Amino acid sequence: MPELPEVETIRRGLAPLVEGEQITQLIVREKRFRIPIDKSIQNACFKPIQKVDRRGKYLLLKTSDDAGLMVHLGMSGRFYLLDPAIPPKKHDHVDLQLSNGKILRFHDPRRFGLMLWIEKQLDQHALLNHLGPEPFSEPFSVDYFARCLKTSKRPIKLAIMDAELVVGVGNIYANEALFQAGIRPERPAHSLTLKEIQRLHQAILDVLAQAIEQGGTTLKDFANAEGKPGYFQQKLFVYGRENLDCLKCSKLLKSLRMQNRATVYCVGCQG
DNA sequence: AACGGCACCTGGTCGC
DNA sequence: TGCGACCAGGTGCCGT
Repeated sequence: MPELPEVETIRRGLAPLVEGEQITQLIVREKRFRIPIDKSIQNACFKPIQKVDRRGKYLLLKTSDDAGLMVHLGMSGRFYLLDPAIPPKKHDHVDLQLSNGKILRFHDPRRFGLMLWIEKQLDQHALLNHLGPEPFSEPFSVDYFARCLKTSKRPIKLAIMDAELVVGVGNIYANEALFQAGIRPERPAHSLTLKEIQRLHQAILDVLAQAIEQGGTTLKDFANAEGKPGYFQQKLFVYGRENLDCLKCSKLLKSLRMQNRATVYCVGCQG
């Protein structure tokens, strides 16, 4: 389901509702995730959640600077904040009972997600440590971006989707950013000119910022903690529009598959 | 060492 | 209505 804008939307929705609360009971109905849930998750109980943080597409419910729940929504993960006594439905795998009486319910049909209790050095966890810079952080500079691309032969679309280069750019926003920058997705990364690199850098920031502003992209069932959908899908220029007319130049949008992911571009706009 | 391929899952949709 | 094929917003690991 989520790329960075969706996770950030969830984080912003969740923060005011769960910060300061503690988990009074943690019910695990299904523990088979990308990494299985083990008993240590019960250690998350009875400690106030100080902060809801995000690193890449990981959500961090921190009970201290060092410890907390690390959550990933995978492709299909979702949170619901519910009044108690609403019975769980299919794929409602974990309930966090909060001290304010609400239930934070984790739903994930495909179970590509994860929920782990990390006791120490949460920020340095192996799953976070190898991640590249946050797109809106100072280390993700044009200079850094240019250096990364200079030596890489792989297609530019795959480069910008690589979380070791920059976090948060998934399939939707990779397609959109390349369209906005006017660059074909198959171009070898090192073939981009400095001008193109600057345009793409800006396009990544613009696309992500706009998507966050719109509350993310709702394709099937994405919704924030309050159950509201996102609206960025109304601003998609290429993703999901293969064989339709380009909204800018009216040429037919072409599609191909890269790493088995749908890739859509405009032969007119993306020189 | 960088990079492509694949596996991990369930559910929805489409064509027959 | 049923069935199989294929598709879906992610990512870590494996082999080359």
